[in-house]
Amino acid sequence: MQDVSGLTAPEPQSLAERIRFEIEQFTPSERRAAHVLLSHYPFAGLDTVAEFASRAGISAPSVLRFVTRLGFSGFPEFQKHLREELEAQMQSPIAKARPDAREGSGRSALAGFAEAVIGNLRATVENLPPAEFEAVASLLADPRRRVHFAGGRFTGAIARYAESHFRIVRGDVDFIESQPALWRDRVIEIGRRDVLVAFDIRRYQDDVIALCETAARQGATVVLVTDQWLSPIARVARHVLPAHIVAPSNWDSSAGLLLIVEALVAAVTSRTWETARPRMEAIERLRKGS
Amino acid sequence: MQDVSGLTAPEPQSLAERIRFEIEQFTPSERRAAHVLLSHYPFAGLDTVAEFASRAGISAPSVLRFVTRLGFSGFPEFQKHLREELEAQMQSPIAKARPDAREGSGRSALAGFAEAVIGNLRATVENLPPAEFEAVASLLADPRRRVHFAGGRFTGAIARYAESHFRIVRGDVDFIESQPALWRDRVIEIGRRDVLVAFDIRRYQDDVIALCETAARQGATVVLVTDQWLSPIARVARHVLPAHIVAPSNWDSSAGLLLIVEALVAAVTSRTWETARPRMEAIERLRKGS
DNA sequence: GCTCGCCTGAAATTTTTGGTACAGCTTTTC
DNA sequence: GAAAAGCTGTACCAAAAATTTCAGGCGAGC
Repeated sequence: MQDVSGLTAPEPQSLAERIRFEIEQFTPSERRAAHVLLSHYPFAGLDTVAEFASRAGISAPSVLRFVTRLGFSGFPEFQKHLREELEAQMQSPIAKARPDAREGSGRSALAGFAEAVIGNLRATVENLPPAEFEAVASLLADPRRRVHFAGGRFTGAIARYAESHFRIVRGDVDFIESQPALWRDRVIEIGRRDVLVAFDIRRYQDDVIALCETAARQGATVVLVTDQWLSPIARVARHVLPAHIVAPSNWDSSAGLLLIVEALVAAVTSRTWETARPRMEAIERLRKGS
Repeated sequence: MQDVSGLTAPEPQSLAERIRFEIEQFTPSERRAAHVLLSHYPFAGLDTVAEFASRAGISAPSVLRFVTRLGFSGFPEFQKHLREELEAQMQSPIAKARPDAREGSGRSALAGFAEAVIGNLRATVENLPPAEFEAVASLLADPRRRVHFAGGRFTGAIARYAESHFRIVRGDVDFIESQPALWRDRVIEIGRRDVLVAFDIRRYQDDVIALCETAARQGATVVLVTDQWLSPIARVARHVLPAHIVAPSNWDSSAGLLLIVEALVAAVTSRTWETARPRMEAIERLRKGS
């Protein structure tokens, strides 16, 4: 318990705890700073030095000395630490409120997984800008547009799912394989009137990104369905629809992407009902005939 | 303008909600800023202008124009608002988890759809026989088995989704096209050690049914993922996993099927972690190499 | 096809903020 | 009671941040 040299601080605890523990060794004005910070933790520290000093009734230099004593190289670093701590803390209640705790059979694993997926769906809807959704629906309901769907390793299946529905609702759609060798010759036909709906979630896939960049360069309207951290495609996309994808698994969940697709299909179907209905009936007749 | 005197907090709509609502009037770069902020709300806005701009892939002036449009006189005022909102939100512990249930704009259509899908997922989990789920997981975790996935018009995409995951987790899997012409020559190789996972929901598809009957006749173990009314395939299937699929749309929702697939992937991955982990790592290395 | 207007980012400018030097004051010690 | 040591605040400076300017560019509309 000697030393105090500070070099072996493992910092497993929050800064607040450390301050409470070390507060006795502080000078009077540092102590006032500490009390103000702790009484309003951590928000009192997120303002400027001057504001903090004023609230604590001390001078700015004293505040600086305070944060220096805590081991930070400067006030900005101190604030950065507070923000990160806060962010981490806000994360946990959500991830923490999940633990099952009842019955330990195989069912609870499934039920827990389902709860997580449901949470994702809620969060997805919550964070989906309605205007963005509407805009994309309008885009896809426009019969003058040609629509292409593309996706990566796993999201490719979601893209196919979208394609198979829109093929019936509106026509003039296709699915683009993500291997560049397979789209190199097709992409040259993509231009201003085309819409490219791309699906890409983390471990963002280079070939899909390249496809979207090429399409955007040629004037196509790119719609991106991605995760909450946004694929780099967002840079060239006209519209972005983010979904939450974290699941208690080694894999991400695509349920949010699927939800977006199905909601779009429903929206476009009802918007274009006048033209979609005869289409669907005709297709149904063909299927029966075969 | 009156009240305020009494009961519950007035809860002035959060900045995040306002952004979602107004996002359509934004310019493209403002939209990017909005997406970055919303996807990391509110922490993405607590750094400096330069940092924010960099994360959003836009320039500092664009960020300034963004906050100006939101009605703030400058970036510091914007940050102050974020901090105050965050602080207020932290006061009420769980109160935040309350999804807003007011207003019935374009959002309600999407929200209503999502609620229906969520209801489906809940119903699916509750009606899924745990023993059946466990049995299927064991089957798919068995490395001596060969696994095939098949589906119909729309469910084919779900089958592909399953295949693309299991291909990485366990290997020795494939996807069978539903057109008989494409599987006639492949089905002769399907025998006792094969597992056929078929997806089929209402408007049950004749060719998928035929495929399953053929496979079953040759001794394969058929696993059926279907809707609550059960595809005719149920008669030849060893295991049946039903999902609820009714949505407020002209189309059925496949979210329940996807949930089952993802839960199975998670279960099999964790069961076979010893062998799956090196596989996944090796595949990852190959991907990086390419 | 051309012009007009809006969006955008590079660079310059201004403002703010964090940081430092130093002198005065308080407290401690002999 | 006087000197030394150590806090603390004022005044100042340097650095960085926010903001404005301006010119290029892209797209809408004629």
